[in-house]
Amino acid sequence: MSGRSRMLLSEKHPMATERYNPRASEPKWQKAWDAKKLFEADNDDPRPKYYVLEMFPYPSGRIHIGHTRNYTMGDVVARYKRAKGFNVLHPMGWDAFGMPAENAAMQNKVHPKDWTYQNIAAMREQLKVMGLSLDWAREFATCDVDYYHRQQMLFLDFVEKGLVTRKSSKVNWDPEDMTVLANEQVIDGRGWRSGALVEQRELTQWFFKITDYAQDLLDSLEGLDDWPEKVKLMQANWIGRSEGLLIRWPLATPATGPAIGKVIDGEDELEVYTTRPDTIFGASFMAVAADHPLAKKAAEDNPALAKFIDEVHHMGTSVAALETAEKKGFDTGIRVVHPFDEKWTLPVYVANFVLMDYGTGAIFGCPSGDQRDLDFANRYGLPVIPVVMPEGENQGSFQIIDEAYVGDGVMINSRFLDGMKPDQAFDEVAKLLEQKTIGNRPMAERKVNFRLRDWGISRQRYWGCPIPMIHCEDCGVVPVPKADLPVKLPDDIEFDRPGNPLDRHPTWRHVKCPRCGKDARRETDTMDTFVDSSWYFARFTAPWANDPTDPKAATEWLPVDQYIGGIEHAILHLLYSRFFTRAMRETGHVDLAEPFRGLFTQGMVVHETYRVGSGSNSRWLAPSEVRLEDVDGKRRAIEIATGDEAVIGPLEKMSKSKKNTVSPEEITDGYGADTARWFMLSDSPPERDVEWTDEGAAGAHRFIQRIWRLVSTAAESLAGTRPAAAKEGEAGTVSKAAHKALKSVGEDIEKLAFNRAIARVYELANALSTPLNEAAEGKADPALKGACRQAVDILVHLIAPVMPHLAEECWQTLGGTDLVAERPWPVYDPSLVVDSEIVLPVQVNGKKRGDLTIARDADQGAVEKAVLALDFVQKALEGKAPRKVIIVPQRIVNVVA
RNA sequence: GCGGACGUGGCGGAAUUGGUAGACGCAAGGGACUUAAAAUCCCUCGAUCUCUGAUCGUACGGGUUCGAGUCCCGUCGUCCGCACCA
Repeated sequence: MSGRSRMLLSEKHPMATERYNPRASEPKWQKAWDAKKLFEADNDDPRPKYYVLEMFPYPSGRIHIGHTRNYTMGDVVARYKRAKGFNVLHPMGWDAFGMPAENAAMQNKVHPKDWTYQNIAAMREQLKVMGLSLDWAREFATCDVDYYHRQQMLFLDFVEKGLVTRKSSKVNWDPEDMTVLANEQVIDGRGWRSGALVEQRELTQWFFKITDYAQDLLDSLEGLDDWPEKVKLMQANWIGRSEGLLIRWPLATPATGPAIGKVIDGEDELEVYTTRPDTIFGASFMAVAADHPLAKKAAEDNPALAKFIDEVHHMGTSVAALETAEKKGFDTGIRVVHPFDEKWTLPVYVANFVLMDYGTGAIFGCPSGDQRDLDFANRYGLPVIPVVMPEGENQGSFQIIDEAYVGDGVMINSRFLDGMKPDQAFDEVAKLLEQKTIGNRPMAERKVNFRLRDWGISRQRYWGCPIPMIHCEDCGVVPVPKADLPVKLPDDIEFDRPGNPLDRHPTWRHVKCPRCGKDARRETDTMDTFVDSSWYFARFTAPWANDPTDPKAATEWLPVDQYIGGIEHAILHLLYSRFFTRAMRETGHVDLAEPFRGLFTQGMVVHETYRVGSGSNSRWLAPSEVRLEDVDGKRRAIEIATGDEAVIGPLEKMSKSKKNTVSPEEITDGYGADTARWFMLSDSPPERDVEWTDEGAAGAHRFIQRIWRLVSTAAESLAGTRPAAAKEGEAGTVSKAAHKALKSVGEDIEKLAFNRAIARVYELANALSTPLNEAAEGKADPALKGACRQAVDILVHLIAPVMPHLAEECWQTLGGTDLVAERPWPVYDPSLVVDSEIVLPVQVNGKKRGDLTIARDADQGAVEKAVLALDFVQKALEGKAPRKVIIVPQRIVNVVA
C-alpha cells in the first residue's frame, strides 16, 4: 500500500484499522527472531544464567494441546527472564526410544527409526507454529546414536563405580509387550503401557543401585524448597523408610529345650523384621512368605504344604484379587522359642500375605496390634493378647475383638514392659535383645528398611539403548571397551514375531570377547527408556561434547532453575533423575546432586465428551462433529452430520479413545498461536486442569483484536510523542495504572501465577481504553499523550511473554525498530505504584459501614479523628465514646462501639 | 486401610496469607450503532426483603478474635498418591 492511498483511507475513516491477521503476522515474526538467533544460548555469555526446561515429549506423531500448554508456560518464563537480563537456556528434544515405535513397526511394517524420525519432523513443525523461544540448535533425540553413545559411556562409568549390578530376581513380566517392567511401571498389577496383567518371572537382570542412595534421596527432599509439597511427599512415601528391629528367633530343637516342633536340618533360627518390637509379648505366631527358604525346606516332605505354596504363587496380583484375598496360612509344624521365655513356643506358618522381598520375608504376628495379624489369628484360632492399651482405658475391660489397636498408649500384659509407653518398650526390647546372643550373633539389631527397590533397567526390546556388555563363557560378563563404543542398533531387523528382535538377529549378537578374544555374545537387552530421560537435561548444556557432559558447562547451567511437567512423573522420572545426577557426580560428569531447583507440575487440558447411541451401538464424537445449543438454559450437543442429540459427558483428559481432543492446528490455523497461548494460561491456575472451550478461545482472540485496535488506532497520534510518566490528573491515573500493572505482572510471572498476570493485563487494557481513544481523537494534552505513550509501551512489553507475535506487531506499529523479544523488561517507578490518598474501609463492630479517604501518610491519630467524625460512625455511637478503635495501617479501621 | 489436598456466584477463578468476599474472564440479560447481521461500545449480573437502604452469604455445626473464605475442633463431600511394606 502506497503512502498516498494510506492517507486517503485514514482521511475517510480516521478510526479504521484492519483486523490483526495472525496468519500473516506470526510466521513473519518467527522468521525475524530466527534471523537474529535470539533464542540460541551462548555458554560463554557472561550474564547470569537461567535454565528453564519443560519435560520433553515422546514423538508419538502429533503434538497434543496439553504439550503446548506446558511449553507455553516455560516459554513465558523464558521470555520474561531473557527480558530481565538473564542468559536463558530453553532447549527442546525428543524422548524417542520406546515401545510404540516397535508396535508401529509390527502393525504397519515401518522401521522404528523411520517412524520415529518422521514423527519428530512433523512435531517439530507443529511446535514451531507456536512461536516458542526455543534453542533449536541444541535439539537432539535420545535415539540419536550420538546420544545413546554417551549413555553407554555413562553406563560403563557406573559399572566401574559399582553402581550397576546384575542379579537374578523375580521380575514383573508383561506378557503382551513381552518385556520386564520396573515396580514403578506396574500400576494396579498391570503393565503401565499395555494394561496387561503382570506375571512374576525369575530372570537375570541389570540393575542400577538406587537403594544405595535411598537415605540421601529421602533426606535431600527437605532442601527442595521450590518443589510442590505433594511431589516430595509422594517420593518420601515411595522411598518408604521405616525403623525397626531384626530379631532372630531360635527354632525349637532338642538343643534349645522342649523339642515340640518339626526339626529342619541346618536351620536353627528364624530372622524377622519388625517396626513394633514393643509388642513382642503380644506375639502368637510367626509367618513366612511362600518363597522363604524355610517354607521351601518344610515343604520338601510335606505335599500338602507344597500344594499350598503353589496356590499362593498363582494367586492373582490384581487389586481386586488383593482386596478380596483372605488371609490364609499353613502351619509348617516348625516352632520357635520366644526370646524372653524359653518355655514359650510359637507356631510358624506360611502365609499368603507375607512378602518375600520386604524385610526378611518373615514376620512375627501380634494380632492385637496389627489388623492383618488379627484377621489371621481369628481365622486360625490363635491367641489375641492386648499389649498396648489407650491411655485411660480400664485394663480389666479392654479387649481386642476384630479391630486391632495400633495407636499410642501404655503397655499391658507385657511383663517387665508393663506401664511403659510403646516408644520406651521399643528401646528396652532392642537393648535387651542386642545383648543376648544366638549362635555367635546378637539376637537383635536395629535396622532401617526401605520400600524402594533397585532399579531394574533390562528390557527385552529392540528400540532402546543397547547395554554395552558382552557375555563370555570363560571371562564372564565383560564391559565393551570404551573405544569400541557405540554399540549401534542394527538397522536390518525383523518384527514378524513378538519378543526381542535383537536376540534373534543372525549376526549382531556375535562378537569376540574383548578380554580373551574367544567367541562371545552381546547383551541383547536394551535399557529402560527412563534411563534416556534421566540425564537429557545435563546433555542440553553441551550437546556437542564428546563426553556425556562438558563438566564446565554442566556446572554453570545446572541445576535446572525451573522444570515444568506433568504430575504423572512425580515419582518415576524425577526420582530416577535425582539418582542419576548423584551417580553422574560420583563419576565426575556433574558436580551436584539435585538436578531440578524449581519444579512445577502443570494441570492437563481437559474437554467434555460427546457420545451418541447406547450400549454396543454407541460411539464417541469429536468436538468438531457436534454443534452446541442452549435450549431453555440447558446445554445440548447435536451431531452435525445426523442431527441426533449426543450425551454430554464429564470433563476428561483428552484421549484418542474418547475423541475429546482438540489439535493445536484447529486453533492456530484460525486464531493463531497467540490466541492458543493466551487462552491456555488465562482463567485456570497453571497447576490445575483447564477446560478447553470454543467460547474461551474466541474470548482470547477477541482480546487480541482489542489490544490491536487499541494500540493501532492510537499509534499515529502517539508517533512523535516521547514517553513520560505523569503524577497528576488523568495522565497521572494512566501512569499509575501502567506502573502498577508492570509491578504485579512481573511478580506474578515470577510466581508462575500466569492467570493472575493475565487478569492484570486485562485491567490495564480496560484502564487505557478511554485515554487511548482520546489520544487517537486528538483530544489529549501533551501530559496525557506522554503518559499514554509510555503506558502503551508498557502494555506491549507485558503481553509479550504470552503473546509474543502480537507484541512485535504492536511494537512495529508504534514505530519500534528493534524486536520486543530482544528488549529489556521495563522498570516500574516505585512512586507510581502507591497512591497519595487511600480509601480505608471503616467497620463498626466488625461490619463494614463505609469508607474513609485520607492521605496515605496520615498518622493514627489523624485517622482516628477522621473516622470518628464520619456521619455513620457518629450515628452508630449514639454520642457515646467508642470502646476501642482498631487501626490497621493502610488496611482497615474497626470501631468497637 | 494409610498418607495428602481441596470445598467461594450459572461457570473458570481472585482475595496482598487474619483486614472491603466475588478482581479478571466466560456465559446470560438489557440497550446503542446497523436496512439487517457480524463486529464494536454502554449497562446489569451472589441471595432475599419493606430495594436511594438493610439482612443473609465462602460445604455443614461449633470455637478463638475487634475482625475468619483464611486459624482451631467436629461432621459431610470431592479429588489425588500408596497399598498385605510387618
